[in-house]
Amino acid sequence: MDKDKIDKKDHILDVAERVFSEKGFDGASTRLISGEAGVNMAMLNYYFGSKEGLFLAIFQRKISSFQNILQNLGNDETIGAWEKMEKYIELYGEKIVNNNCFQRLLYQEMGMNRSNDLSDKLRDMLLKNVTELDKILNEGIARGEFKKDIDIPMVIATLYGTKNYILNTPLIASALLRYDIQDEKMIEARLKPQIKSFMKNLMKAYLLNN
Amino acid sequence: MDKDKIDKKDHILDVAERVFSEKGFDGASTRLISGEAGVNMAMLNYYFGSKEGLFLAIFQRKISSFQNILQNLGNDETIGAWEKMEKYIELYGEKIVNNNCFQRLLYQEMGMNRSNDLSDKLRDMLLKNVTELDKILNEGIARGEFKKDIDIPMVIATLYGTKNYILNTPLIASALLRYDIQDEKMIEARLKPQIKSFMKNLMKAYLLNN
DNA sequence: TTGCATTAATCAATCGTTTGATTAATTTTG
DNA sequence: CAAAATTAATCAAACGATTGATTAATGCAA
Repeated sequence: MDKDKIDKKDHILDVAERVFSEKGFDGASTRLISGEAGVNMAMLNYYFGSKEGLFLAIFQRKISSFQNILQNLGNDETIGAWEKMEKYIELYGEKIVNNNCFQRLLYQEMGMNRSNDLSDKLRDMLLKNVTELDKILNEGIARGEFKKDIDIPMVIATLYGTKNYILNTPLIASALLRYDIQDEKMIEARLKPQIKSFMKNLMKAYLLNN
Repeated sequence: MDKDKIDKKDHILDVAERVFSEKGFDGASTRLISGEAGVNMAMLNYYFGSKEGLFLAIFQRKISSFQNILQNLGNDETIGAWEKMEKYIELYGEKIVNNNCFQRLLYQEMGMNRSNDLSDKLRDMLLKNVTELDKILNEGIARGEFKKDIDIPMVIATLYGTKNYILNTPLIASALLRYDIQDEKMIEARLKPQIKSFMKNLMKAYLLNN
């Protein structure tokens, strides 16, 4: 069946996404990935051509869904800039748990700035998400909702940096927050609300005229 | 001479620090490191025992200097909490350029949470730096300088997360800030002042009673 | 000469990939 | 429908290349 084939490819991609995010591209051997996925080693090359092709396929699977999520928000004319900001933070807080492995993998790959097609695509992808936030912030200034001397690029760096710091250093973050952020229940019950709440308060204090 | 030997070891460590930070532990082969350092491959094992030993030596060289930099600040009784916070941001902003490669390497290694001695040591090291910041923030609350409902762990995550985001994704950060943050001159002339200034304003807005 | 530093050569292990063969599924043909 | 032909999926085995590490020989200063 075609369905089984897609499911199997999807399963391989799921496993590979996790293993790559845990071990890095070079650290994750094709033997380990195929072993954990329960498929023969040759299947990786059969389906994805090469290890790099597999790596690329992981990202391509997500890129499309990533693209249009935030775009609607930015173009909404009915709500103010601060409301958009709040909704942006909500969306961004939700995605923390959902794409944990992928986020790790994404920024890990961006870290070592290789000069290949993949890195270029990923950078474009991330910059598109960032652009939406940029629009919201500029709109807020233009409307007089936000202070006019805010540092927009740094705000963006803060928003994503804080999230990445917590996700990418789970042991340190767990020690800081005093609960295990690797535990899915804890993420849902405590981490997500805490991040959202904090980031709203932080942005409120920095962006808004008081 | 003993001096030459130490210099050569130091040179190898410098090169290895850079190569590891660029390629990751698994991606950086001993042949590449020794080649870039201009020494025979066997010298790495001769000096450091193994690849992992070399990796460990990079961190051990820095750990000692890391340790006591911030401790004096925290114990200073003559200045207020907000002043300490400002000085902390100054110190933290300065170190951005100095230990660029090392910072990358450090958080890259923390990212893939291996369970070995090295990761434990690194975690302890980072947590010690974090503890000083924690003390300052608690002191600020106790003194009534800071709002009493601030989220201390998240503030710490923001401070380090923002810095790491910029350092670890240089291409994205350069696109955001509209100047090349890989250029040493730009780091000195623009990035460092901008980060310090922004972070002070951000913290002022969030921490202080208005 | 003695002891440390350095080298080229070599080691076993593992890497990503390819192969040829076999099985399962699908399509075509009579 | 049933048999034959074709395609797709899967496998164990092996490939050459590269890995980290070791060896034995050499260089060299004290």
